[in-house]
Amino acid sequence: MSEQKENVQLSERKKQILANVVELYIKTGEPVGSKGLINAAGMSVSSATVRNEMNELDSMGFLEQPHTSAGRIPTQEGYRYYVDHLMKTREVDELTKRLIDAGVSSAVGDPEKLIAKSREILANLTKCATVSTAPVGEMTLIRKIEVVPVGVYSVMMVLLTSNGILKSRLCRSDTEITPSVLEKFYGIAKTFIIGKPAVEITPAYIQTLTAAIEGDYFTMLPLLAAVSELADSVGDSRLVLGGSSNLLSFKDYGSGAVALLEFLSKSEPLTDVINSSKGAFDVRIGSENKYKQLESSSVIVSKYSVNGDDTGTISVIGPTRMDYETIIPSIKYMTDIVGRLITQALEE
Amino acid sequence: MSEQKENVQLSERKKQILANVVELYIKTGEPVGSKGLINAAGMSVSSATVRNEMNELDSMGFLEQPHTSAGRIPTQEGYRYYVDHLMKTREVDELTKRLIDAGVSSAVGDPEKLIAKSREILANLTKCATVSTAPVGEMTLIRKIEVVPVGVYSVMMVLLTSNGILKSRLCRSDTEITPSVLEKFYGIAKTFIIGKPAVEITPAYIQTLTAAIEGDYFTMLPLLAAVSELADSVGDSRLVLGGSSNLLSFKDYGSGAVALLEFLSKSEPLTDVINSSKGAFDVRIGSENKYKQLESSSVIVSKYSVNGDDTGTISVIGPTRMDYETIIPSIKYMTDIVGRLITQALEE
DNA sequence: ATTAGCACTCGAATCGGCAGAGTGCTAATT
DNA sequence: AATTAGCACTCTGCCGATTCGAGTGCTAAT
Repeated sequence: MSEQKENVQLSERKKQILANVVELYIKTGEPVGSKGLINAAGMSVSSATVRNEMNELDSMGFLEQPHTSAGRIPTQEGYRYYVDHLMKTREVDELTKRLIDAGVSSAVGDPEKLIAKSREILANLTKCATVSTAPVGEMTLIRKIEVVPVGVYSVMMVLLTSNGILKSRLCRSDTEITPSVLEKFYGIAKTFIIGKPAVEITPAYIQTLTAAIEGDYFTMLPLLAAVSELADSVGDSRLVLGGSSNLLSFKDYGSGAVALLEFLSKSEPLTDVINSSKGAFDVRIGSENKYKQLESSSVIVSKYSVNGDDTGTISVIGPTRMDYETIIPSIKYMTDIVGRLITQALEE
Repeated sequence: MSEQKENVQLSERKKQILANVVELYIKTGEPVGSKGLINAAGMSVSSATVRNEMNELDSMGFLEQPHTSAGRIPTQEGYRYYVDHLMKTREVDELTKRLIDAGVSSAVGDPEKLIAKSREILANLTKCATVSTAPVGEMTLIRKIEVVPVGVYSVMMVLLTSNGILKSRLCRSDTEITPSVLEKFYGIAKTFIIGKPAVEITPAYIQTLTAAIEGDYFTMLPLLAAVSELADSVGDSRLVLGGSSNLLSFKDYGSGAVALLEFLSKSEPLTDVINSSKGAFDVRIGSENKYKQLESSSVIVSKYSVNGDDTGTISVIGPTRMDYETIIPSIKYMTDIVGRLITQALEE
């Protein structure tokens, strides 16, 4: 709607004003007026001057007024400029650091628990919703398959990946699962499945196996089908949402909160939201998210790396009016520590 | 506050009126007036008569008025009387039955999936929140322990119970976990742990074991600690909440919905709520639940039995103004089918 | 370039009045 | 004795008018 926001050069004072409007609005939730801005930011110019500047920021597209005679609030572009250029990228707060360290310490050693814990901590810290995904990537390998007999016709199939993720499923066959059946299955698994990337163990791949198997493969089929299902669910990347009820306390959403929670509770679109982030760290503000349900929310996605390769994510979802300046360092610190601890836990 | 509600005998007409008020109020959410009641229920008496009867039901404590000149709404005792004596206990609706059957069919054979699915289906069907617990009881035994090497110092410990519940945890030791360590561990497990009820495998019990172990048990400790932790988490009964965002759509809760969701998101009190239900089927209305956060909600807890002994639960939580008449048959049908399917899946 | 001053706009809160739904009571009816 | 018609009464929700205050944009002076 206005000129190139990216390359535009703002005067020092405009930057200062924009930053202060954003920060004050984040703090109070009320539109910021010229008068209020001056004494909150301790500026030594008159309100008229500020009004002039604000007016220009307005027509540049960084600020807007909810109605003619109200203060200003940041537009989506305003937040964007703030996050990109104005925000102080400070270190994580000492207290926060302590809280995170103490919180994860109870879960060191177990990736799954660790991730759950990190979600919980971050939800409490940010008062937003958090989403975590397990560390699954293209190179996540099937490390081990274990078949635990449960009955004559059924077994518990357990699959362990190179990232310490374990998936299991009860599997029932029409025919008796004898030790020799199991032995044959282990043979097949060892040759064709163990060590392969989980993403490659598709139903189609299982199909090709049946040709390679000598003798009757009917007895193998239920077992192999279970394996492919499990391998597939590894790729599900185990997305979990937490703290969503936090979002209800933000007056920003008004009655739209219901629709938002509804949206977040479905895992397919949420997966898409998380996966469409670029790079190791990504802040997406308002309609930068392609889903209209998120148009007044921001999503911060931060990736953690395990052994430098496979990656999971920890994300924070909240209103565009979220406290970027403290949330961003927190989530960065959290992903860093989670990545390191999981790597360490999986160390040979 | 008024005379003995339990033993009180209501005239046929009073019963009819109470039932109709409850049902109409459940349907519309609006206080029910004498006029509206007559033409909704097709009664052939005048509104004045109905008013007189309502007045008496009012002073008996079954109905109340939100304000002097409004229609009547049921009190908690009104709902109670309705559920106990007036409600038609009809069979589950044919369509619902189909939906449930179709829904669970995709998860037959895997208890965990089945339970998750049942939660989801029931949440959609009832538009309320649902809670499920896994089938864990006093007699849930440790069936098998599997130790999968992950690295030199770490293993994935997998524990399978007699109910098909599988729990796992990464476990890291300070000392090298050699095959001989594992062999020794399996020996201990076989003798002292396998076949025992999960609830008995406490840290204290592990303590007593260390005395029984010959040679250095330091290498065993991390492994045994992991086992006890897993056994303990079996008793956690794996409570999961679903469909909580459904509750937001009920205007009944108004702004209290936030607090309710907050309450439900914490698992300790929720566990308590579920566990304090008596018998195989229990409806608790409003303040019959001891938590004040539930004073305008009803909780329906239904137990399913696996092999007749261990039991898990499926529950529905919603406003006191919920559609008992259709929800109750649905949840009963659901628990019945879930119990049967799990029993079948675990059959020898 | 900055600022003081002023007219103007718009939302939020307050208030009275009005319409409607529903009640309880009384007196008439069956 | 039970039912009903009729009526006065009460309370809520809604509409419109009014006021109040915060904040703006513009103009003219510094």
